[in-house]
Amino acid sequence: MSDISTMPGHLIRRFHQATVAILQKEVSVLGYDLTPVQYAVLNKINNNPGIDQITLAGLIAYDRTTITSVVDRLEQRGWVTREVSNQDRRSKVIKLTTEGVKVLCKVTPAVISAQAIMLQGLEAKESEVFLSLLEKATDAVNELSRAPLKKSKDDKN
Amino acid sequence: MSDISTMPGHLIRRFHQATVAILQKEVSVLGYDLTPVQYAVLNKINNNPGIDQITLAGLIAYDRTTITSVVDRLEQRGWVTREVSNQDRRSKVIKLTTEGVKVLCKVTPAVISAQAIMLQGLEAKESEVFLSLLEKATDAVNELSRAPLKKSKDDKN
DNA sequence: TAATATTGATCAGCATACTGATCATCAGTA
DNA sequence: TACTGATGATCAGTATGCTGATCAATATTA
Repeated sequence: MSDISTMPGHLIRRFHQATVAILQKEVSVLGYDLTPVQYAVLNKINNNPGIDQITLAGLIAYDRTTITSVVDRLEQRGWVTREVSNQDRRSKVIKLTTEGVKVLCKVTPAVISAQAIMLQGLEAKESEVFLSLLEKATDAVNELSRAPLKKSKDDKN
Repeated sequence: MSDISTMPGHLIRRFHQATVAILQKEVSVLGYDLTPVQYAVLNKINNNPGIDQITLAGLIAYDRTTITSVVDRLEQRGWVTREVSNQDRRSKVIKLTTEGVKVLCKVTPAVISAQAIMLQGLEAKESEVFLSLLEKATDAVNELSRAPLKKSKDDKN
């Protein structure tokens, strides 16, 4: 019979689930409580100050409505500011606060070390191959995602 | 500066996000509305009729409380039944209804074809390598997950 | 046996993710 | 300029996924 346990999709989900837990744990060791998407948002705003929410969502491949609520909470925490753009009064410009920059800097080393832990089961050479294939596979299904990655020339990374 | 876009964790999330969308779409083409976890639950119950919820959660590597609410909804839809066990009055025995079995059979081909779509960017040989490394990496971080996979000798797959 | 620890299930509460809708604003065109 | 369509943002509603707690029933052990 068909067994869920052997299906690629199930494996991907399990791995993803573990990577989330790993990141949260590494960050919490430093005394912070930050979800992956929250870090992604802080990281991308820092590299693209004054970006609007929709463009931000595209750059990190998240759903628009998700990012709206994530930014809500980051604003409540005092880590980002959000104000109507002068150029386009529909859009809202997001910037990190001083506190937001501080949190980002403090937390980034933990996020980086978490990446290594995620791949702890693979040899260096294997990690290389795995990441290369993962990227290839991901790019190939990008447009099938609910929130495709939208690269921008303006993205400062 | 550190860029979220290049981090393994971010790639994994993007790929996972796409695989979920792919599965949902393939299933919806058949006229069904089924989430990945709902399919996983139906699949595993079918292969292990009379299983209790906690054991089920372990076999598919999901959080206990998540499975409780998932089973809630499947019960509301009339696809599973849940009753107190005779052996252990704490635990509840889950079984598929006739309708539940029917849905599972109808939907399984779509789930299987979705797996191929997920890997459409890779050659056959690459898929093999990728899945092998993915499994190795996943197993290595299993215990770091919030909901580690708990294999069972009784699991009929 | 009585006390203790463990376990299956659930609940409250929170943060993603998503669908589909609405609203205000802007851009392009007749 | 008035109209039309596209876009940024938000909202209502639903389903995961998680933390931490509680409760009842079972297992273990003193």
